[in-house]
Amino acid sequence: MNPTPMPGRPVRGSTTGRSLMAALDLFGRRWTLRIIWELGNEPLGFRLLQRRCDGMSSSVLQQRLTELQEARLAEVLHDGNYTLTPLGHDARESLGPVIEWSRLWAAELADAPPTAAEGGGDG
Amino acid sequence: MNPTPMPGRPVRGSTTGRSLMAALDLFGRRWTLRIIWELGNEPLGFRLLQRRCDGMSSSVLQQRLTELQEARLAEVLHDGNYTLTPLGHDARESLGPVIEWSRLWAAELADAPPTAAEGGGDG
DNA sequence: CGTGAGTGCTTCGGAATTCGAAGCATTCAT
DNA sequence: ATGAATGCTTCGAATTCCGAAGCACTCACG
Repeated sequence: MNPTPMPGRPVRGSTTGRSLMAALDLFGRRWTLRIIWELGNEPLGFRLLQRRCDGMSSSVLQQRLTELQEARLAEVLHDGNYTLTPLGHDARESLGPVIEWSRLWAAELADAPPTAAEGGGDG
Repeated sequence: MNPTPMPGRPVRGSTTGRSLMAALDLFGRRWTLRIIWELGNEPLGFRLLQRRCDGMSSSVLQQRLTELQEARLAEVLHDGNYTLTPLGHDARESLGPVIEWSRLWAAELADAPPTAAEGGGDG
């Protein structure tokens, strides 16, 4: 398995923009974005969090939770629940505009539905 | 292969939350975030875009490009280059805060480097 | 015209990731 | 003790990703 993406791991010569690439890599793993989002609403236990994430695979959830802890975005509470660290909350807040955009996206596609040629499957 | 995530058949009256999950799913695919980012800087041809993305697999790039077009985030210019649609640019702009956050992330980890117990691999 | 280099894109076998059912050790209420 | 939760692991199978190779095409050069 690949290591958790970290802003450090300086590429020799220039760390420029590297932290962004690391973030894009971390977030670009299945379920990561979703977990941060769900955890931002409230602290959640393993199994409940799993349910909130459409019943995602427990093995992958465990994997992601470990990565998120390594990256200092998540941590375990005294009661055993998972929660976001202050840094994690910042990350989730940075996702705010993405959320707003998704509404725009939905509206846009409603105005101009995909053509048959573009696929997108039917329903 | 899974279909391109779409905010979904905007059921009249309630597009509730669904569009967010679709967005989180679309963005949570390897390279998608990165491609949007790179394409936001300037229109790029297939092979050049591939190089900008650390030489990612051409087959996956083609896959992502198709998804992005279906989702109306990207399109092909007359000269054949790929570019972001206005909607795609909005998406990329919504990523702005994430970029800022990644700097904070890097700074934070620099102050409190991961312990051996937290793994994170070696460097 | 032929040659070489670059392009967008596809194919396909192997590697890596994800899935998901099953199970284990605990805890808590009955 | 029993039943129902919980956090977390294991492991074989399905899916996704990788990446070298190749095809059809364009363009500059001669």
